[in-house]
Amino acid sequence: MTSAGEVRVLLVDDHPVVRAGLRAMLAGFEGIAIAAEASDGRAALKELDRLSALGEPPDVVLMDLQMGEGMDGVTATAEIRKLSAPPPVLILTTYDTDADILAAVEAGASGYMLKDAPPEQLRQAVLQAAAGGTVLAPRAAALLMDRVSNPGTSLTPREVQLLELLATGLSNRAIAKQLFVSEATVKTHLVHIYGKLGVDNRTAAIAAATQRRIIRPPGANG
Amino acid sequence: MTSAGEVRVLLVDDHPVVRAGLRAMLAGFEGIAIAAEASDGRAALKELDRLSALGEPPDVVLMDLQMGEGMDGVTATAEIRKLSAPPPVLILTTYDTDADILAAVEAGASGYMLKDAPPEQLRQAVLQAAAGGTVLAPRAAALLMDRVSNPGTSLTPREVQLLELLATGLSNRAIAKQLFVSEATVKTHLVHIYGKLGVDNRTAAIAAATQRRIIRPPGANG
DNA sequence: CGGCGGATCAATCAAATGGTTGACTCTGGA
DNA sequence: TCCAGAGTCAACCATTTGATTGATCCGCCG
Repeated sequence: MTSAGEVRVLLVDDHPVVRAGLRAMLAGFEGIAIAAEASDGRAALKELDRLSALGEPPDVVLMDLQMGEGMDGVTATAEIRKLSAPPPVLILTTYDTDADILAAVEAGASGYMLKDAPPEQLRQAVLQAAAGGTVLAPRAAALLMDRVSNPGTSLTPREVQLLELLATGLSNRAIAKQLFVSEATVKTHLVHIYGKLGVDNRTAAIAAATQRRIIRPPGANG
Repeated sequence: MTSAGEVRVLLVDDHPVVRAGLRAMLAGFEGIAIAAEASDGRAALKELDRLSALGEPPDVVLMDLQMGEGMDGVTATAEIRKLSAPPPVLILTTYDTDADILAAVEAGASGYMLKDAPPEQLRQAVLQAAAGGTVLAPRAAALLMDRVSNPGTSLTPREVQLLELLATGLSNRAIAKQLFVSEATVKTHLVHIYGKLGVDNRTAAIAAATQRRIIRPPGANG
């Protein structure tokens, strides 16, 4: 909290509607104020710069992960963390998939909340993050716990690479050619992948991997 | 417009933040008022019932398609259209995939707008829909135009539906069960789909369909 | 050093998928 | 009315994929 007892928030979301909602919601809370808004990561960095120059840096950045255009939330978070005396970044997003959460945490976010959280919970999260605390949505917390307890379940880089080719619609033979290995090798990898993802065919593997954001859906932007 | 010169809107969205945003945004417009809010399709129908009983039905329903729990937007739209003297339903959603657009139009929506639309555009859309007009996002309009001009090239609603199940990783047999048809029928559809998309296997079909935004990548929910 | 896990390959068999042809019904439009 | 297109189903066969087992090579770590 600042000396004035007000937590100043920088909103980053590409949807005008969502920004309006957060603005209305947060402004209605005691002790929280909107410092500025941005519609993508690049703009957020600019705003941060501007506010710092004015000697009024925000106490917390409320950041969406999915951004239609411009710099995405993960990149923006990482960039912000590179600054000197960076403000805590609280992720507020729609999805709670493994890779989203992992990517956010790795980028240096201090919290991960979902947009469907009730207002009061959101308020608490903002205050906690601003105070230097960590705040995680239940799923996010569970995922991180699971990661440290049994790390053997995650895919190897090679397997991820295979999944990416798989998702483009290539056959085993085509994948084998691309990777300069035999078709047998591709099959072996696939079996391992199926086991780790808990599926039993390639389309399900793509679906699962996409869902967990292990891979990016073809033609995805943001 | 009503005799009072006010367009009364029923908001349907499962996210408190989005509802707050729409509320703030619409309430700020001249001639638009919020009649009621609902967090899912079922609740929307109830609200509609209640308002009608009061003799104050809304002039337009602003509906999200993706709803985390409860009745989804497409079903709700279809249900609303079954009522006597149903209000126009304006879809306001995050995605502009063929599948979403087609489903909404088939359900009887009078408009399809995206959440990232600028406020002024949203205002216009609400007024137009309330006045009995049709309002479409650019991509939605283009899709429908394409539909009528060359119906042979584009996928049929049934084929799109199949693609969606395909993308979730289901086998032909599983898809057949879901759709209450035989496996042979599924195969026939798939062959047609492959032909139209210019591919020769299911994973490539998923990739192509995702890329062309015919379907939403698996795992993209509310 | 010894072992473990990742990556590679082979062979085999069962199952699923893909390709083809032909046919029936129904609906909407020329 | 007649036809085109959508949706449905069947039978058949070639190809691909999945499952299993077992093996070699290599780099890293205790």
